[in-house]
Amino acid sequence: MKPAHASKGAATREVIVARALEISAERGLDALTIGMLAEATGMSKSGVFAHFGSREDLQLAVLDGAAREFTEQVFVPALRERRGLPRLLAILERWMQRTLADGIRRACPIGAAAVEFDDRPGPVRERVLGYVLHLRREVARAVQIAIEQEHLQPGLDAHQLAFELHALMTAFVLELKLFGPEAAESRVRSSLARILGSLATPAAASPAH
Amino acid sequence: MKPAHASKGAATREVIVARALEISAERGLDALTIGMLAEATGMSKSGVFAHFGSREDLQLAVLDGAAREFTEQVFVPALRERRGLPRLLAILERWMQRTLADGIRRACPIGAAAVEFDDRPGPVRERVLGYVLHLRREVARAVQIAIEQEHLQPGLDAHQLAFELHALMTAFVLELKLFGPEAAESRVRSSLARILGSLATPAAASPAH
DNA sequence: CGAATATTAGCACGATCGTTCGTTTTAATT
DNA sequence: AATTAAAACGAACGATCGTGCTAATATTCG
Repeated sequence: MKPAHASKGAATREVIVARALEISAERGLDALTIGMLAEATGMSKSGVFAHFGSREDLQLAVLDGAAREFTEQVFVPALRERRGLPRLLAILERWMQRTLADGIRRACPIGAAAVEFDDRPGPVRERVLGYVLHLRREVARAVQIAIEQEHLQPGLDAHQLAFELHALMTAFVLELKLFGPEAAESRVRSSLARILGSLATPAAASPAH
Repeated sequence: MKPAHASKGAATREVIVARALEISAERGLDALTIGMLAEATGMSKSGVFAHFGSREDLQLAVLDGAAREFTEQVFVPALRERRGLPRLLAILERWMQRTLADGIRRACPIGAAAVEFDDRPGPVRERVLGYVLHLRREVARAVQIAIEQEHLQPGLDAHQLAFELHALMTAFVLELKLFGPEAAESRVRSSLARILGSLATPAAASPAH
């Protein structure tokens, strides 16, 4: 029954989504238009459109792709680090490097979409908020593990610290545009050192390399 | 030379800008279209358009209005507080209340515009970044005064703390959409208490009312 | 009050948007 | 190689955008 011969279609769809990710990372999710996407891939407008039943489905596909990319580039590699503070630091470090990558551009599309769609009800908004929530929970989980490993102080509220770290990484994007990469990186590292330094247990020596 | 009889024109222009402020606060600066602005004010599209030579000039006028409103609602009243930590706390408190006002909506249009236009060169982007920079400097100045008044620790980097406070208030907006006003306010107050509490001089008793 | 001028409406333009539809080309199956 | 299904194209649609241009209306000044 399943016509297992759906090869070419899925392949070009991946190409389209990949290109769409680059565009929406630079210019935002609703600046991403089907026309420019067609031109960027060398296809016709209707050819691109056919792969997604609607513009909204395209936006959802881009969000899914962005979340997958973020997980692969940040969370998965961090899993190779030791449980606790090292893993948490690895997450933050890779998050920062990802934001820095490719010059000034390449902000997190999901973070940008969260601002763009926060007042526009619909499936896009809900999926964006869902992914932001997921990200927050993952960070909180890493913090919780660091507490259990006695790398961070026992009484600590994991979600509160996750909130502050998330705020810091979000502010990093704006700081990049305002003051450039060096100043922004320096600011974030200072804050990170102060926050985590004041919350670490005396046992955990954390020389933020 | 100056035909000092420009009364009606300036008046309706103010009305238009005021209405434009509400719309762009809810939906963003480039969702603000001349057509919807005409409908919202009961005028014709070209009637609205005539007051601004171009859409770009309209956007600049909205930015100026937003900055003026923010100054009037946050900085000016805070000047009535005593120099130092009380004034800094007043700024943050009024900033928070302003963000909370009018239900969930009414995010700072400038903060939203900073994300929308950060990759689009032009006069709008430059003015947005200018206002963000101004805001940051004002906060840093308040911090500096608090240091000089010996309310905050002497060695402190005023701009670094201003960065963290700005990050916190920016994160507050997203937290509002994600978790609602009560949770968001609680999160921000916790962070504020921890940050300022750890940086205050022992002399300054700061019961965050 | 009448004349001058500032303000608004009405209409049309080119461009671009998402979307639909029929056709043609390309790929997979028999 | 012939048949069938998937994939891409090309043209057109209605809508909406910003922006001119001209005529009608308010408002102000002499």
